Amino acid sequence: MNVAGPAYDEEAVDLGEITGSLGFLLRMAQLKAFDFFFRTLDGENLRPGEFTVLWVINLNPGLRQGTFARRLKIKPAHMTKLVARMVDQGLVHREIPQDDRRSVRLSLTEGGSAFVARYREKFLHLHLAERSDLTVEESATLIHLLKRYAGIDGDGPCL
Amino acid sequence: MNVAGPAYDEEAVDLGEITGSLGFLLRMAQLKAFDFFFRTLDGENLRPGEFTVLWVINLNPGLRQGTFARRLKIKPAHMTKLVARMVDQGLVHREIPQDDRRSVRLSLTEGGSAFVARYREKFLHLHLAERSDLTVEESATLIHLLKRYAGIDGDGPCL
DNA sequence: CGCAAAAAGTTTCCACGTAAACTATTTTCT
DNA sequence: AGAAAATAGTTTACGTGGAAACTTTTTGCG
Repeated sequence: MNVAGPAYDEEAVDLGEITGSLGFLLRMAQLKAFDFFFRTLDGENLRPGEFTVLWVINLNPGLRQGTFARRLKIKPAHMTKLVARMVDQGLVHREIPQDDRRSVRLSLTEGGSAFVARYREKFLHLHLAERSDLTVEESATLIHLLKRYAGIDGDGPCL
Repeated sequence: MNVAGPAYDEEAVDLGEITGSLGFLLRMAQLKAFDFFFRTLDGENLRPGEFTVLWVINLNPGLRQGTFARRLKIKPAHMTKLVARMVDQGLVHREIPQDDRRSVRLSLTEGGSAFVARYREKFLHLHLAERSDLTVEESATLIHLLKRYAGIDGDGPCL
């Protein structure tokens, strides 16, 4: 039955020193995280990026589109499309303020707030699943170091 | 002159509990890593993924295309295109073995080997730059935890 | 053997994200 | 005030990566 044994392992691939590359590891890790995301929110038509944007608008209603984009490192062109889609879905409200008609202020519609509220639980639950292979301490360390590396300030409540 | 002060910070954006999400942090971290990559290898026409594939073929010449793809979590469709491009560039050699004409065995051409050798140094140097914000210890911990999380075995020589 | 199923890649089509050029507003400078 | 520069977002055109369907070759089985 070959349990847990790499005995019958097709062909071994040596990765060499590339396993010391943060870039490489981050990519592999991200694929795993995506996996968790889509497995946990199976069936729901929810993309990681979209949810993040809704989440942040919910916490900071009325800020400018570009402010959100910069903070989340989303490129303007992409942000435009993201927002357009969410407006189409009736989740986000766009307002052009009269004192600066170049800008766009974003907030959630009632539907948008409900949407975030509805997924909040699943989203938080996701954090647990995500970390299943690491101990609680290791998870905390990993998250702390990633924040440091990525330059994200607040050491706020992290589950 | 506003040094190091977030005093004149456009508009503060609260990220809330999403900073505890591995998926979110991994995305932010990856963007930073890409940044390092392209800054360090400025001007060179080199993509992270391409280099990784060449690197691994170099270490394991003659394995099947699909074996490489699975190990690096590259989808078959994408792998086909990647390999085609590298063959066009004269870096990779494809061989259809007679004992199984469905499969493709990959190895580097002389040009391919030279290419990897040429970038090896820059690539290793990159590891240092990448970690500039973390101490050596922290870097090691981060890398170790990412390996664990991503399920990458060998704790091989990591720089 | 000969046909069904599996395996390895490839092709086609589509979604996501970006860079570059563009439009519309506001600010700055003389 | 009025031209030049800067700012905010949008549009277009493209490159990367993926899912699904397809081709070819090999394996399993009656």
